[in-house]
Amino acid sequence: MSLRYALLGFLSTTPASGYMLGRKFASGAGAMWEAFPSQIYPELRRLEKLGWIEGKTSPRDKLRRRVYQVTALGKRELQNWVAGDESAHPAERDAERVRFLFIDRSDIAVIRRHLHRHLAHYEQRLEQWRAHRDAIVAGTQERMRDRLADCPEEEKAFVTTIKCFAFEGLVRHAEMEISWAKEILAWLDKVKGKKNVKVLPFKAPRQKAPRTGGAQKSRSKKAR
Amino acid sequence: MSLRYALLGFLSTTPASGYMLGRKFASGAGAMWEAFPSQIYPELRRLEKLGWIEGKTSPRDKLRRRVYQVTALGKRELQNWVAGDESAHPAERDAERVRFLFIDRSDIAVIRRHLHRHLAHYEQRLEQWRAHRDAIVAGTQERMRDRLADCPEEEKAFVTTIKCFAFEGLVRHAEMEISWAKEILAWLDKVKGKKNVKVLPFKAPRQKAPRTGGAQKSRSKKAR
DNA sequence: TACATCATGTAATCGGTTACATGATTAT
DNA sequence: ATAATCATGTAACCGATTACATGATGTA
Repeated sequence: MSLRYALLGFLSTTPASGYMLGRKFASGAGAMWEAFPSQIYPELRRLEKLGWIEGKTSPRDKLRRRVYQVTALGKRELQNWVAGDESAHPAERDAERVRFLFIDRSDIAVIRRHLHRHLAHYEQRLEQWRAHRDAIVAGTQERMRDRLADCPEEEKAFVTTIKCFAFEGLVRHAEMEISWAKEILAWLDKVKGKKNVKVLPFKAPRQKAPRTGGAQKSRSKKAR
Repeated sequence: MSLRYALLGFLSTTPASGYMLGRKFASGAGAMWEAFPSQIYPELRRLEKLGWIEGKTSPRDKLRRRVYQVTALGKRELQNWVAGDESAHPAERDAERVRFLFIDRSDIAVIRRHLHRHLAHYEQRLEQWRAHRDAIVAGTQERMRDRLADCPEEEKAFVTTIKCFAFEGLVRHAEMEISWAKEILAWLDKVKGKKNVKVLPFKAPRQKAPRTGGAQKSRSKKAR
């Protein structure tokens, strides 16, 4: 159900066609949600049937583009969703991390390649997200200008800051992944291609509570 | 296809039944991948048909538990996946972040509630992931002991460190989300319930990319 | 006895992906 | 003329979620 609200949210500041939404979603202002055209077009039709958005095709337009706008009802529904209490946190499902968890049996060269790909991936995203955040601060982002157009003068700084913080979260995530990968690569450099390691980057934590990692049973005696 | 390898990876150190995998996946050693029983059981059967795992039901077991072990073929397939070049980074699809992006029209009380839920969510995960990491360092995690059992003495430190780093990534992500939310809450405190804001946490970035070849623009005065 | 938990499944459904179809416009 | 891009879709499929079914074991 989140694609629905991602589309609605996008359209709430800037009317757009399905094609434009697809483009922007792929790499643009909607860098938080990716979707394929085959999912976007039917969803827009459903949204229109619900009366949350309204599409218009200009009869003179030979490309029969359908440009959608959010209705008053749609705006209310978006605000209800945004303000809702149900957490939208998705289930933990991090395939790359799982891969890394089981990479210890691979050659160090394989581990290094994995980390370099990880780096490349997040460096690209960092650049993209940072550009968005900076454009919002600088006031050069088009959608942000649309948003501020119908906004009381005294609230403009507030709205801009909230939008910045949204992208700031993504920026920090990318930065974290990059420093994580770099740290491991630096550690692997010290190890010099051998798994016979003495240099340990982790020290045993001081236990403050006898809280174990797996079961609540302490290791006093194994069952059976 | 990742559930397949998550299951395979888990079973590669510790034989387990479908039920146990479901439990561990929900909140345990497999805190990186969540799955429902209705997905786990059929996948295990498929894996068995492929010959990657082998299940045994003890005839004396009235609960007819089916305990699976990874075969030699399964271990090879797992290593092939782990070492694979295709990036398993999922499409960007962060519903909570999208929500925050469109929260600027809501009351500040609503924004605060949203951030408090965000905090609660990641504080819980942080505790869970930190416990795992610490248990691995301390050598008290059961699955880690299984992994180290058939491991040459001189490689134990290496393997332990890799596993730690895997959970360290999750720990840092949770820490980032927590400090992100706290920062925004602190900013909202300064604002004191009004959207008429003067306190700006972001300053306009120095432009480096669009170098127009003239004088450097010093601070643009407040975004529009 | 009744209820919670252990343990394994099936069926319907939903969201997301891949593949394919169709036609118009713009650039080479 | 050809290719690339604009623009909107349909169909088949796959992975994940919800709901439901079944029976055994352990505990109040």
